[in-house]
Amino acid sequence: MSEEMVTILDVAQAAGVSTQTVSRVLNDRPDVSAETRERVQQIIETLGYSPNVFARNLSRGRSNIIGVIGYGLSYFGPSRVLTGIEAKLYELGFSLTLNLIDLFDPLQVESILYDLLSRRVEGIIWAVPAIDQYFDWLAEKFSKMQTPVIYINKGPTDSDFVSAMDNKLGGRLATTHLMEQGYRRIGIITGPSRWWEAQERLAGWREVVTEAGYSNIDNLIVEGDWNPPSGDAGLQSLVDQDPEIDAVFISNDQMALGAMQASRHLGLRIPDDLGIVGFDDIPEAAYFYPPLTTIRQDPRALGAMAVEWINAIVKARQTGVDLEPDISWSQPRLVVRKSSLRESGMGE
Amino acid sequence: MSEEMVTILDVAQAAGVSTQTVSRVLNDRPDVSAETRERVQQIIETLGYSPNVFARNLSRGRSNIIGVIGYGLSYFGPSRVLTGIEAKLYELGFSLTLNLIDLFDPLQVESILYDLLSRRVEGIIWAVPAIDQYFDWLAEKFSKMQTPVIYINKGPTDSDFVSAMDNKLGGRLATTHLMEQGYRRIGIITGPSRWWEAQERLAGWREVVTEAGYSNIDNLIVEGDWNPPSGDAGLQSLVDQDPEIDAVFISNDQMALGAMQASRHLGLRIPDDLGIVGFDDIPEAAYFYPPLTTIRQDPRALGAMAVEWINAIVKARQTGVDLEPDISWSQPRLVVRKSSLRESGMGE
DNA sequence: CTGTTAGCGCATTCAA
DNA sequence: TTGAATGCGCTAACAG
Repeated sequence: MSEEMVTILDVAQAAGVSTQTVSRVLNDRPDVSAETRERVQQIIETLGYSPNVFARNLSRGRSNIIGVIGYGLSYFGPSRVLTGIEAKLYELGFSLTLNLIDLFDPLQVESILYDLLSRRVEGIIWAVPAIDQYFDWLAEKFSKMQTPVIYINKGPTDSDFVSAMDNKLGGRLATTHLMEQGYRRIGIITGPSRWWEAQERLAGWREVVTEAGYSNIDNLIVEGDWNPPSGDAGLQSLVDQDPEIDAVFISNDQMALGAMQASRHLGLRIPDDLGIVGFDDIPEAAYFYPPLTTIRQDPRALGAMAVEWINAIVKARQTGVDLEPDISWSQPRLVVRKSSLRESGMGE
Repeated sequence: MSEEMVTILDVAQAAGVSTQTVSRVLNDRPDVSAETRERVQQIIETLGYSPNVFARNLSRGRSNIIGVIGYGLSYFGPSRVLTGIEAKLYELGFSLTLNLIDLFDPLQVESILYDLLSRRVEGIIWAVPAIDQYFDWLAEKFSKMQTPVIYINKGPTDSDFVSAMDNKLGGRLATTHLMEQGYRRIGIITGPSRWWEAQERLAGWREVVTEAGYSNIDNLIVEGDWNPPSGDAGLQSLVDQDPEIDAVFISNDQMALGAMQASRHLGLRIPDDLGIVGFDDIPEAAYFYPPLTTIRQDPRALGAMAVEWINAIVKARQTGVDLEPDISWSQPRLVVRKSSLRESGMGE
């Protein structure tokens, strides 16, 4: 801050009133005469006065800040979620401090949490993909902080506030669609098994193929790492493991892209020899060769919902009320393109 | 903040020292006996004390915050830039307030700037793609604020601090490569003409084809909007305008993807009938069909560099020094894949 | 090495 | 409708 910031006192003196009155004008309070208000506003304008947020927060005892802990922005979902979060926070008048982590590094997380505590954030949004085993640790930290937290995309518990995409439903939609298209042996390339989202998508697939009476299910499963090369390698393993395979549900579009390349190597025509459904509906998916059938998420809405919720929690707290933990689900939907339409040929 | 936050006074009393001493311990100052320090730290621990950032900032007269104004995170470049910014800010101990805008809406920007001013940010990073005509307006706002600003990816001036990718060089690299591969009539699908980055990439292409003695250059140019459909449409127009075309430099990978689809429609084989070079090297590019030759940027490094610079500016200011505005360029490089290798066939 | 005094800029009592 | 006094939690400047 530059040394000569104009303060509320400067304004007050210039206007010939007390700092009190200026404060009232600043906070749009009714008990100021129109005339005085006008004059003060003029002075504020000409002096270029801008209220010091720190002083205000200190005095008010509130920060008006929400802390967001996010995961690298390289992935489609997380980056869109953040967009939704930012927009909604702005709309509600909160400001946002952002911290990004790429792995779950307890030391780093601890230091970030310490920071957020010092900053007296009114709420925390945990927008990091859920990987098992660290939530107990986290929950303990959060409970010490006494700061409300909302998690994005993790499984429900009875003590957490969660805003999540129904990934299992997505897995069901994809698999069911392939069955309806007449595919008879549907495999899956899942994401890393430690990821909750991968687990759920897998669970959706598993339900459907089990209901269909599949046997030897394990042969139909291969694990990838979300990136194209693992989709490439994954499809090859899958075909090795079970040569009968005629369709694959792939847990994200990037791996599906890799699998498409593998299928060209293997001489498998899509969708005739092999049906493919991805997950995410990234902007490129419609332009894959062939265009990719996939499950569309709305991560922005997910982010926005999380913000609305934390806002509700914070507001309730101010009146001494504690809301009940719950999970709110967001629904994905199927987007059908060529890669899974057996009736048609390869042409566009 | 919950009502019963423990303060520095609580700690002082519990430790039987003055608040001053506690403050010294907090700030790692040498003039405290090891013994006292130890004791105070114990108390801090057991009481779960966490210093109030607002009080500290108010008293210190500094905020330790950098404001980042970014552009939607959907695009490859901007989202990676932000990642780089966040990481470096964290490393340097700054905290980050983030504001995202999607269009240049003066009212919104004005309100964001007002907010940043109130928050007494020590510097601003303007990470919004440069579109002509708004910089004068911005510069005026910033100069009133007296807050140092660094722009990412805009053209140089002699009054701005800029950290930019050398897009023109990228355009040259792409076009030169196509020439070296023996392509004789190289068109371009550019980004929106108002974008600085699009202009520069176009300029690079233009230089090379001009040096090569091309005529009727205008027929070789089509403008897209960065998205796949415009690449699709763009290639079709290009072939209409100049049937001799045997290669295209496309200003980003997403449009290149669209153009690949168009070339299949048109029966043009890549790279035999048509060479293609994109820009960005998104993760999917290596898995396009065929794999895409492209220009690789390092947006994270760009973001990190911007942060280091603003840090230097801020630090210099504290000692009363004003650094000289300048631009620092970051170099892109060519990544060669199948889509531009005339010697090879379509196979992988 | 430690404590005292003062003030950062604002909002919240309470009086007038 | 307005003003005076007080405190938010911390650090800086000085003294001891």
